[in-house]
Amino acid sequence: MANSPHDQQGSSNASTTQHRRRGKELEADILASTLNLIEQTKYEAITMDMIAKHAHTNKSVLYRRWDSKADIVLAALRTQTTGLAAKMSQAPDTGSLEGDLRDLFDRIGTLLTSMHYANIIGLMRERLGGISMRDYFDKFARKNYLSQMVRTFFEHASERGEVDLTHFDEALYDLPALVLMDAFYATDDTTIDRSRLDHILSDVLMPVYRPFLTAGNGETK
Amino acid sequence: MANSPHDQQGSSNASTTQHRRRGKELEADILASTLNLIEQTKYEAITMDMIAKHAHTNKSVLYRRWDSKADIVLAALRTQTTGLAAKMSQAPDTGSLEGDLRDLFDRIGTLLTSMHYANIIGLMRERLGGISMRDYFDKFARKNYLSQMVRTFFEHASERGEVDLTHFDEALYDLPALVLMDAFYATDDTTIDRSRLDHILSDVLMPVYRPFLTAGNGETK
DNA sequence: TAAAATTAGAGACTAAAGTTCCTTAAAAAT
DNA sequence: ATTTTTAAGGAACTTTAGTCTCTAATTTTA
Repeated sequence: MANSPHDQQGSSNASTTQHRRRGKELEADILASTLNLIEQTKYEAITMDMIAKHAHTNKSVLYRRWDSKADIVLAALRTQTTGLAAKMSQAPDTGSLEGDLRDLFDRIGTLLTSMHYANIIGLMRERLGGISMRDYFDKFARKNYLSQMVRTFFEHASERGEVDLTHFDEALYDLPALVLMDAFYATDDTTIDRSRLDHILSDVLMPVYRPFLTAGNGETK
Repeated sequence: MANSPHDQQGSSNASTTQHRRRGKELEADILASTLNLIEQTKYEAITMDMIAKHAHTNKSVLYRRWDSKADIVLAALRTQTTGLAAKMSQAPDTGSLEGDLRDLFDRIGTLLTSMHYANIIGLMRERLGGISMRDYFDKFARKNYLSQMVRTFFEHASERGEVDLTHFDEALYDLPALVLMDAFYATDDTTIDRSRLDHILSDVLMPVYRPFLTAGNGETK
C-alpha cells in the first residue's frame, strides 16, 4: 500500500495535499472544463466519462448537479453567453434601428470568426446538432440574449419615434434568432460568413420590419 | 421438435403459412406500425426493439433500411406528411394571398385537433422533442411542405399582381414554418388552438409580408 | 426444378447515458 | 476536539442505440 487510493491531480499540483474541490468552486471548474471540451469536439463525440475525467472528477458529481449531458453542455455554453451578453449590451444605440441591428450582426460575425466563441448560434450545427429539440428550446432558445437585444433596439427606436410598436407582436423580436438558426442549419458550411449575415439582415429582416417603421423612416424603395 | 423454431405471427393469421414479408411490403408495414406507436407514446419512450416487435420483425431489418431511430420515426411521419401535402394542395387559390394563408392555417388547425394527424409541427414538443436538432433540420424541416405551400401561394399572388417578388428573399417562405415551430416549443400546452394560429397569422405573419404587397393591397391599417 | 443470390429473423455483443451504493474527505455543529 | 452532516470519489450496474454474424426463407437465374 505504497500509493494512496486515488492520487487525483490535475496538470499543475502534482503530488500531495490535493485539496478536494467542493460546491461552487467545483462547479465552476467543471463548466470551464466542459466548455473547453466543446470547443475541441462536437457534442456527440463527448461522453460523460470524458467530461468527468477532463475535469478531474466523477460522473456522479455531474449527475448530482445536472440532469443530462445536454444540461451540462448547455450550462457550460451559457457561462459564455452571459459574458457575451454583457459585452453586447455595451455598444449599441447607434441612433437608428437598422444601425443597431447592423452593429449586432457585425458583432456576431466577429464572434463567429473568432472561433473561440464558437457557440450560441454559431457552429451550432457542428457542435450542438446532437442536442434534442426540447432541450434546445427549453434551455437555450427561450433564454435567448439575441431576442433580448433586439427588443431593446426596438424600444430605443420607439422612444426616438422611429417605429410604432402598437401593433408589434412579441414574437417579432424572435425573428432574427429564428432566421439565423434556420440559416445555420440550412447550410453544410461550418462557418457562416459576413456576407451571409449581411444578406440575412438586409434582405430578410429589414424588409420584414419595414411595416413598423414610422413614415419617413426606411421607406427607401 | 414439435413446434417450428419461430412461430412468428401477428394478430390475425394464427398458425401456418406465415408469408414472410419482404421489400416494399415489409417497409410499408413497418412505417405504418411505427406511426401507430408514435401516436401512442412520445419519442424517447419508444425503443428500437419496441418498433421491431410491434411490426413483428427484427431490429436488423430496421437498421438495414434506416440509419437511426430518428430516421425511422421521421420516415414514418413523412408517410403522413406526404398524404397531407396532397390533401393540402387540393383546395387553395382563394383569390388572395391572405385568403390562401388563412385557409392553410385553418387546415392546420383542423389537423391538430383531429389528433390523428398529431404530427408535422403539431404536438412536436410532446412527440418529437427528443429528436436532435440536426436530424430535425436535415430530415424534416428542409423538406417542409408548409414552406412549399407558402411559396405556391406567393407565386399565385404574384401572377395576380398582388405581390411584388423582385426583392422577396427565399428565406421568407420559411417564416411561417419557423414561427409555428417557435410557437409550438414556446408553450407548455400540448395542443395549439385555433385562436393561437389565428393570432400568429394575423399579428405576426401578415404584417411581416405587408411590404411585399403591391399598392392597394392589404394596406388596411 | 435445382443452384445462386437476396434478404428476413434471431440473438449476441459494444458503447455510452444514466442510476445506485458505498467509501472517504471536508465542513459544520456540538 | 470530537461528532455529525454534507458532498466528493469510485465503481458496479441497467438500459438502449447501434453493430455484427449466423441461419433460414424467398426470390431470381440458369
